Amino acid sequence: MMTDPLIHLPGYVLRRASIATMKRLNDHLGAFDLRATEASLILLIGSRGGLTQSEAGRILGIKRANMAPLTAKLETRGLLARRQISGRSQELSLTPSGEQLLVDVRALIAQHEAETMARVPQELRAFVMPILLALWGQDDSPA
Amino acid sequence: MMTDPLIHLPGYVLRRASIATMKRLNDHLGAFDLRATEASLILLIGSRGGLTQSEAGRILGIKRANMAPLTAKLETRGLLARRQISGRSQELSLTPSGEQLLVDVRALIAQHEAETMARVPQELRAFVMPILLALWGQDDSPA
DNA sequence: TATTGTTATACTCTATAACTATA
DNA sequence: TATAGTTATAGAGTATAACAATA
Repeated sequence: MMTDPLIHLPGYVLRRASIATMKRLNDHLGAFDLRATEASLILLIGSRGGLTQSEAGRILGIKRANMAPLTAKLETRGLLARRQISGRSQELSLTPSGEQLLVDVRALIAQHEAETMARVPQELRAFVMPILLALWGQDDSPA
Repeated sequence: MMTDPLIHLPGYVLRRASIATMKRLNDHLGAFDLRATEASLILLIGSRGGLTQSEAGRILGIKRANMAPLTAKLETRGLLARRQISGRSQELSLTPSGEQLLVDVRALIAQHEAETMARVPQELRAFVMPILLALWGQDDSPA
């Protein structure tokens, strides 16, 4: 067996944990032909209908320039609607078919999050969110 | 202030934490014109001289096809040497200049890991590694 | 002047397929 | 047959720059 000498580095293990978890999530989301990024936008609009495209980008850490093709793709698929609310801003909302998908995505995510938490020994679970939020910090403005 | 409704999802916060931490690391590594992936390979060879290219890939979760350009680039920069040890395997080692860089990279990583840990409240630090290792799991064979 | 949205573009990392050569 | 290395290629995701239009 090949042991990994980098395994004592928290940043490295954090990255490996994130990659492995994302891989599992994307596998699950494949059933809806969705990527994790797309699902996160659908979840966001689902609980914050009427926000602006750039607001959504700021919250999710996605730049303006990358939000454009993302929303365009979901709009083409009939999941998302864009409505001009001022000369330069547009409001995002889910279409009826987007709302329908939202129900399934929420169930899938709940399942995935439960599986993720289940990997952690029960006596450590209470510390997962505080630790991850601390590691996140709040200094990553997507500018 | 825009609160993020996805903030209660551990998988989402894990991803954001990893992205933020990697961004900080890559900023630091920029001083050596290195990416995190390249630094991880240098660290690996530094503590496991003489392993094979495909062994390194298996440990770091990088596929054979992606290891080739990675080692080629570091070899071109004079940091890494490849030596044929059998007809089909090649052993990786650091050149003298690679060994020299290793010292700096190790110091930089130590600094970065300390900063990362410092973000976590002191009373939770003991749980960081057990939790991250559990979230990682061991089911991500790079094929 | 600052913000919003868009396009174009480039880079990193990852993924598969196909090929050669070797064990 | 399975493994090692390589090449080509494609797809995400992210980054900057530049532009038009608007607040």
